[in-house]
Amino acid sequence: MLTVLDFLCSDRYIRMGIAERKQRQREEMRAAILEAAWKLVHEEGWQALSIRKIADAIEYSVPVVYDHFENKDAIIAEFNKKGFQLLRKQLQVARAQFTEPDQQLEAIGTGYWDFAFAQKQYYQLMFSLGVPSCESARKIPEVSACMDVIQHTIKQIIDKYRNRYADPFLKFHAFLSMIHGLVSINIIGPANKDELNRLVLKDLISGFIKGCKA
Amino acid sequence: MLTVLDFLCSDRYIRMGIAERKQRQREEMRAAILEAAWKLVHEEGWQALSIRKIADAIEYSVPVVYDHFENKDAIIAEFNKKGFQLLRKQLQVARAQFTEPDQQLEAIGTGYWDFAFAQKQYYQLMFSLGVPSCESARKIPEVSACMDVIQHTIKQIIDKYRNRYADPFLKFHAFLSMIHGLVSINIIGPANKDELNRLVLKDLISGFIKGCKA
DNA sequence: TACATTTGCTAACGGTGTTAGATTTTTTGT
DNA sequence: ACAAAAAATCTAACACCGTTAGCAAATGTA
Repeated sequence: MLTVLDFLCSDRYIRMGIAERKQRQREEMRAAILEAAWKLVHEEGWQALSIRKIADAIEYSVPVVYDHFENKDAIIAEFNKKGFQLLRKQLQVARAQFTEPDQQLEAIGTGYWDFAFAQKQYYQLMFSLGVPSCESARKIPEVSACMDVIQHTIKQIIDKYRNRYADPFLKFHAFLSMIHGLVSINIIGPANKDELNRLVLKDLISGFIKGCKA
Repeated sequence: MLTVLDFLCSDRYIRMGIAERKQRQREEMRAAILEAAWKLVHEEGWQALSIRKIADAIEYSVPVVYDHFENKDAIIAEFNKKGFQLLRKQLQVARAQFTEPDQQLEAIGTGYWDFAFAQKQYYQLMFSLGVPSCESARKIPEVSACMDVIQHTIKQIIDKYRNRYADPFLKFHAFLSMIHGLVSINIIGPANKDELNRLVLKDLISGFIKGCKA
């Protein structure tokens, strides 16, 4: 007759506990690496991020970092994913404020703008290397999911106004270009021109929505 | 009585010749450095450019490069300047095809687009770090002169249609954002979607011009 | 306790930008 | 023509970087 107590005393259970602790410790180490990396990026920028500094920060030797990430790019990719998750969340919140797709798109535009400046480090990473509308980037689920929020809203506008000549994908492309361009031109240097550029943003978005209608 | 021959035989003249040759050699070396650097960038991309490889290519030791350029950034800045000179030329040629500012701006837009893809290496450099509408970049005369071509044309459109509510600088900003955004989203990866994106470009520009009118 | 496994470290390889100091070449003044 | 001054050039180093092979120590298993 096997009781629960028997099981709890068994080697098998003890080994499970060890395995679980090890698993937990692995995850903690991974988290510590990411945390240290993020701190470095926040303090000194992406360009200053190095494996050696991460190792220093977590008080372990360099190869330990390589036990948790294949290479430096893998660490960066992790932040890339996280960045798109955050952006997606913000865009969805913005979108949910309204029911009409026109208003939703405007909210998405300003949400995107706000994210770019509130999370400069993330944005720089997300849009510096590859820009997320090309095929290669779309293979990353987090990127795709985020972009779908925008693309879907644009499609709704086009459908709403029954504009048969507007191609949803091309319009999506154009929208992303507009906003990204505006952000990328303003994200360097002090953000004191914020007020002026919000005007440009509104102007561009309203112009874009007009273009979707007719 | 001093003759020309006397002067040609004088120490002073000989020394002048030496100084001139040295000057010429300096310039040749500088040119060789830039040429070698450009070849490297063209073959392996900006990320692969290194002082050591340049030194190898010109068959001199590393510090020689530092005799002609303060550091690596100075070399890159040189290409930045040259890039904006080239872009300016191309935009001016495009502009000169028409007399009406509307048409001129459209030509500028496609000229900009063509430049970005024909001179990928230059464009990547010019718009990767700082984007040229912020103050710091505008301090470089070549950048400023190039942007002025665009800014001036937009101002002409606004003047032409007597639109008192359109701010020329903001519109310029918006235009640059649009075009740069569209380019930056397409410049990575194979350029097979060229046809589609020319449509987006035309669409964005015509929408923009409309926005300048009313 | 003896063995096996996991974990972490040292030390290296080849690369980068940059520079101090020695060396060789060229120019100058006698 | 020859020694001194100046210019050009190189060697070798410093302090970083990403990455990895191989060894030592801690830990788990029997």
